Amino acid sequence: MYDSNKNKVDIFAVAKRANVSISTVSRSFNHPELVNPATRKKIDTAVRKLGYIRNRAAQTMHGIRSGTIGLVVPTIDHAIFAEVVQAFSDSVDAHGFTIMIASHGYDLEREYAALRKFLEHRVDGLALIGEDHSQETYELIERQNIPAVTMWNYSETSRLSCIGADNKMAGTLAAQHLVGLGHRDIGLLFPPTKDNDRARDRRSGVQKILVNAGININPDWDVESTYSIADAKSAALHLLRSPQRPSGILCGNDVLAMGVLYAARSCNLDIPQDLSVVGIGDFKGSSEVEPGLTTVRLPAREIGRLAGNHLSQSITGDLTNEQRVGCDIALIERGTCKPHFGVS
Amino acid sequence: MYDSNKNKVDIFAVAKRANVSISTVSRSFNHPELVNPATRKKIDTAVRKLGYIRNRAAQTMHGIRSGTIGLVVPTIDHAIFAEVVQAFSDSVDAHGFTIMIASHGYDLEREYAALRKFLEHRVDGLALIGEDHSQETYELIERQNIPAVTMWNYSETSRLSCIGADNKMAGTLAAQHLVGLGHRDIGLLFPPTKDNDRARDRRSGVQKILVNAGININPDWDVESTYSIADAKSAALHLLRSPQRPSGILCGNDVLAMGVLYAARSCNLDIPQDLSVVGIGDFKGSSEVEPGLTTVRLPAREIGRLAGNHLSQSITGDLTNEQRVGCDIALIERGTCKPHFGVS
DNA sequence: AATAGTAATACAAATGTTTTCATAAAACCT
DNA sequence: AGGTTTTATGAAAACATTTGTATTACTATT
Repeated sequence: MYDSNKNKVDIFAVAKRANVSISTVSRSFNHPELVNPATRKKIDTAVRKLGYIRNRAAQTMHGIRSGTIGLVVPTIDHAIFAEVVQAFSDSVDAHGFTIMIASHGYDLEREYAALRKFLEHRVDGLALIGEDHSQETYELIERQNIPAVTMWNYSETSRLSCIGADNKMAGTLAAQHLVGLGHRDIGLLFPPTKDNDRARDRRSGVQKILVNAGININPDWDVESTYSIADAKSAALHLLRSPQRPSGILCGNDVLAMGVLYAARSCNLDIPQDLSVVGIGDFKGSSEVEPGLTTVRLPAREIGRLAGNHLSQSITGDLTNEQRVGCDIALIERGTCKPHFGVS
Repeated sequence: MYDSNKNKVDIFAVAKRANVSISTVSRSFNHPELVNPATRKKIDTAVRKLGYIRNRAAQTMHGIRSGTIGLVVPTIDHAIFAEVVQAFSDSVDAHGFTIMIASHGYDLEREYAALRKFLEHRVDGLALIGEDHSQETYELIERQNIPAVTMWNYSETSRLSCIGADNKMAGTLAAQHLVGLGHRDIGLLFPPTKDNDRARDRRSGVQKILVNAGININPDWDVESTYSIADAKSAALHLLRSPQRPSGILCGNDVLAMGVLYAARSCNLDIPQDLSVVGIGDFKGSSEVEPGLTTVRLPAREIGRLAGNHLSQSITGDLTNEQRVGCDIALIERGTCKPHFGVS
């Protein structure tokens, strides 16, 4: 047992052990070139022996950066954000920052609460997903003097710096593909669009194309599912078992599309022979599933990486102006769609 | 533009605006029962008007807890840990803690570095995955006076508190199932076991059963793959295309098993008719894939939740002794295995 | 009416650092 | 050898809080 009282290892303990003043110890960390190599060595050994670890809380009080970045995502659980989060994390890590993370489960009140907590910890920067945030949240962020960035969605008119893809365009590309192949009996499997601008944008992109093509959607074929394979599969099963079924389904993202693929298999429908499916996202596994999922690729890793870089540089002052970066997206044709020139 | 100089909103600003001393303001936060309701109200309005946010860094310097927990995982990217992390996060969040997260990509040096950073931030507790850590890491943790917990693996002799499953038993169950069904030509698809006790334990559980059953493994059928569907699929393809192939494959986890499933499909092998597959993990999607994956269920959410609770309570002092919790695991029979009574 | 007790607030010290300024010692230059 | 830099170090103030103690103003009790 270490005696927690006596054993208080602070900068004083180090100074004492090395026979120097605390200022010298501090300097030896922050401006090593100003202290005599011999002294530095003494200090180093003292640090080593005592197992001293600097206290960033104390540093932070001098206006020195805390070295932390707050990241709030709807959920960590799914493939959806795991990839962006990983890339973002790697990127800010390379700049020496530590991440504080929280998930809000698509509840914007909880998002606000998480941000407040981060600010109490004096994070140096903030990162969020998408553009749907409460008014309070926006005001809170704008009142602080720290950079913030939103990931995953691109918009010319975003209130904060954003790095992401044009989700409306993603919907457009997906729909164009299916319509271009001759499908007119089209089903939609989308997540709830409340407080989720990405889903809303994608849907509106889809709708635009369908309207243009004079296709209107059978309400029975317009189904909703949360971002879960289980949910999506059961929603899709319901859709596919109905007496009439669409020849193609557009999905709000790849997780939902996987649900459709599995549902189709369990109904003994062949894909793409009996049903065409398009996803959005191109997550891990989408290209490996059989047949490979035709989807609109959103560059998750790139978005995370760019956002991390942008935020880090905004913090260190290497970058001052806010930015809006749109990442390229593209339809990836794989094996889940085929031309359809049906009875109509 | 807010004038960042003048506009410094600290406890003094609040005190001034509310016409009280800073001690009263502080007390109004920390011991509200000691301050006059009327005064409290004045302070509240001042706080609101100024948008004051408490500085936890300054609090932390008084031995007051930082309210943060450090979590290091090998990777956030995969289904593998996303679920544990989410459950852990929800759980400690309910106790009011904020998570600092880092991933090390199976590099134990990076793990050590991440832990050091966390300690500089004076986290109140630490959570890691599994038992494979560098000697330095263990020493670092033990020298601090904060609780630590490892997740995902259970062992009676763990050096730190652990909450997880018996991975050797998981391997045993998986192998027993396949052997029990009469399979003797068995392939293995496992991740590298270096610095990964979970994988190693599972493998050793498998091996024990195989040895007992007098089965020895064709070296060609013993393949390695990282935790990636793409990798796993290509490794499995290689295996399945060889002139002779096993009648069943045991996989280190469900991600690898999914790779096998997809590979089989692409070779036009029917599962379970032509090939039986067993996974370990029971991740999201494992029950939805067609046919449903037979696997050993590890209760990821439960592990995360319990670990979060345990750690939180250890920090708040509601729980003092360290603990070793083994979560139940079980083989879940679904559709990827069938009895095999072959030529031998 | 004097005293004791209590409630509410303020003052000041303490927390672990960094940094400015001052000072001492060493090195350099004629 | 004396003055001037340069180098190395220390003392003390500053950072934004919390908390123990002191102070003030009431209220209750005799």
